Amino acid sequence: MSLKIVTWNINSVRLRLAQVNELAKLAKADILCLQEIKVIDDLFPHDGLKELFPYRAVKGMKAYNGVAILSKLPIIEESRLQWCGKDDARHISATVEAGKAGKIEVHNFYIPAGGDEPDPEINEKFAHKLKFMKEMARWGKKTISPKARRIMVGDFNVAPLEADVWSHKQLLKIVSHTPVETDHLEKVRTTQDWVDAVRHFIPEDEKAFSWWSYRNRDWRASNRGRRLDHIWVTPSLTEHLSGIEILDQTRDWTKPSDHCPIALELSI
DNA sequence: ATGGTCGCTTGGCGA
Repeated sequence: MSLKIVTWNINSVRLRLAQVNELAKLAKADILCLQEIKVIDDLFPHDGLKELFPYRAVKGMKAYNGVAILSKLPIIEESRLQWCGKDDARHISATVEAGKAGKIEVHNFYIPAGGDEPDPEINEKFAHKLKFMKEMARWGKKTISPKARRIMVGDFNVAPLEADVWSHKQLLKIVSHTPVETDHLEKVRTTQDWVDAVRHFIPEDEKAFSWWSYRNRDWRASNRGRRLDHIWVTPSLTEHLSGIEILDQTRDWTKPSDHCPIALELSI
């Protein structure tokens, strides 16, 4: 069977509810992971989503952050982990039952953006971001299991490779692409030998972006993008990877999110 | 070097 998993930083699920359904059909998503839903659990728009996604796991908060996993496949287990001692809705996981293929564990993260100044001594937000990734690496080591079939997605707010930003040189001191951040993210990746699904299909030296600032008037013309959104899979799933799609056409929709979705197809 | 735009919420924060 084919399984399609999509990640998208939606920047308000209530404002873009119609776009979720549009995207779900466009990408033929079986599982859709959202970040920055910006809503408390009680106000999450279940009614507008339940037809396409009968199973939903939500972790929201007021005004900021918030993550959700929408699924056509039954969710048989959920978890919501706290990071850096904060209850700030940056993680949710769901174990789905994928027919004969068995269980797959999906983790959806919204890593802190980190503010503007890339110095943890003077910028608490940047310190928080680094600490968050350190905790992720510890979590990875602690929960590793060679046979586990696990997928990790989300807005990691880090563009790790040179071709993940529009200008490597100009962004080396810009939060999201500094060496200390890319080192931290690489440590998270190696804890479970995660495979970067986008770079599994797209050569490492080919530019690939998932985010363009709202401040660029013509995002496509200037193309000052970054690849902040990621889909990683455990090595046990590598042989099942069958396709990747960066759905940047959504950036041209009316009232777009500043992030575009990424869709991974697996044959399992 | 600076400012540019969003969303949530209603003054200002976070991205």
